[in-house]
Amino acid sequence: MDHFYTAVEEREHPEYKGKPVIVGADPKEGKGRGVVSTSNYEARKVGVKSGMPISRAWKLCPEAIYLPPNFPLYIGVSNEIMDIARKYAEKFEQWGIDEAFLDVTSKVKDYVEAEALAKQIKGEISEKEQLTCSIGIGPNKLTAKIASDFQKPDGLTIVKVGEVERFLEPLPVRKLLWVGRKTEAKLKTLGINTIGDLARYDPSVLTETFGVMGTQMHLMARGIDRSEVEPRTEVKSISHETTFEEDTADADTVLRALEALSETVSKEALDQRLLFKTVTVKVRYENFETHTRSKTLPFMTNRTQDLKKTAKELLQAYLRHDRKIRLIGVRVSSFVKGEKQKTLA
DNA sequence: TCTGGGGTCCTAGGACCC
DNA sequence: TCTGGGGTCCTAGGACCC
Repeated sequence: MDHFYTAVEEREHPEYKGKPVIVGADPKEGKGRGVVSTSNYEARKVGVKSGMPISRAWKLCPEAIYLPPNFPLYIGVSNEIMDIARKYAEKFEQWGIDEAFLDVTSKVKDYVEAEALAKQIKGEISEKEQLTCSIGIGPNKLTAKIASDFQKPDGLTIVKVGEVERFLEPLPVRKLLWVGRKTEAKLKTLGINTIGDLARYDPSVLTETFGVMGTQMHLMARGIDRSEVEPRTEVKSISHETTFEEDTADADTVLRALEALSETVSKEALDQRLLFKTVTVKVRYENFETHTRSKTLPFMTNRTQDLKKTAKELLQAYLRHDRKIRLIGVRVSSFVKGEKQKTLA
């Protein structure tokens, strides 16, 4: 989907159209902490992008409409869109809240038919949801994903089997799936900037430097990706975290927040009929140093009291009067589908 | 510029079991 | 006397995705 959160907000509030809109943390006149989740194209024009500190967005565009994220709304719209798209695919894989892979191998006989299908999907989403999306078509997931990002918004990019390498060659390595900021920087030190540079590089050196990931990257750079479109399996963890308005070393403040997070998390586990065994607490100090500590219980549970008690124990080591805490988080994992859920609750 | 929140997957070391 | 080999599970950290 194109600038999904802000697009949904514009749809719900037509008066926002044509103005810069930013969904993210409260900017607080430039003093807010947190980041931009999504900015619309008017805000992008002046340089406001996803992931940017909200304080910087304020400097670039104080006149923008700033909105807190309305996740229940976005999830609802996302579900409707996924239901539309799913119908067209033989195999379907949701990717985050606003992207999906569709394997349509058995649905179309060539790229002409694939293009027609893509237009049909765009048409149905536009008609039913008044939202635009950008679609990429390719012989594998990697190519389709990069193609989908090639022309935005409202784009449609087709890369046929024989065209993959030529299409990828000039693009920066960062466009490859799994090449993030750190890997990009490492590759740069090897003199690798474009996907073409990577494709021509000695694969044995890549494997030496990056392990399995290096082998994988060299294949991707040559347009080779044999991964399947596969439906997301069950959820593997549930977590909530919060950044304090102000960093604090006050044990009471931190414990109260930890309890609130524990309650939200255990309620969610209960709603999803999941019993958990592992509890993880996350702490970020004011200097951004981040730690996690986890404990696997000798029993399955979904009780708030078990979670609170374990989380508190795990937090103790991090509560130091001389170290201010910026963020805390609580996560549960190691699930089994619960039969005994009701008894425990 | 000063860094959210929800996730997944991988790695490496260590405990423990047979 | 001092140490195999195969396996699973747990913990902590880190990279990446949207």
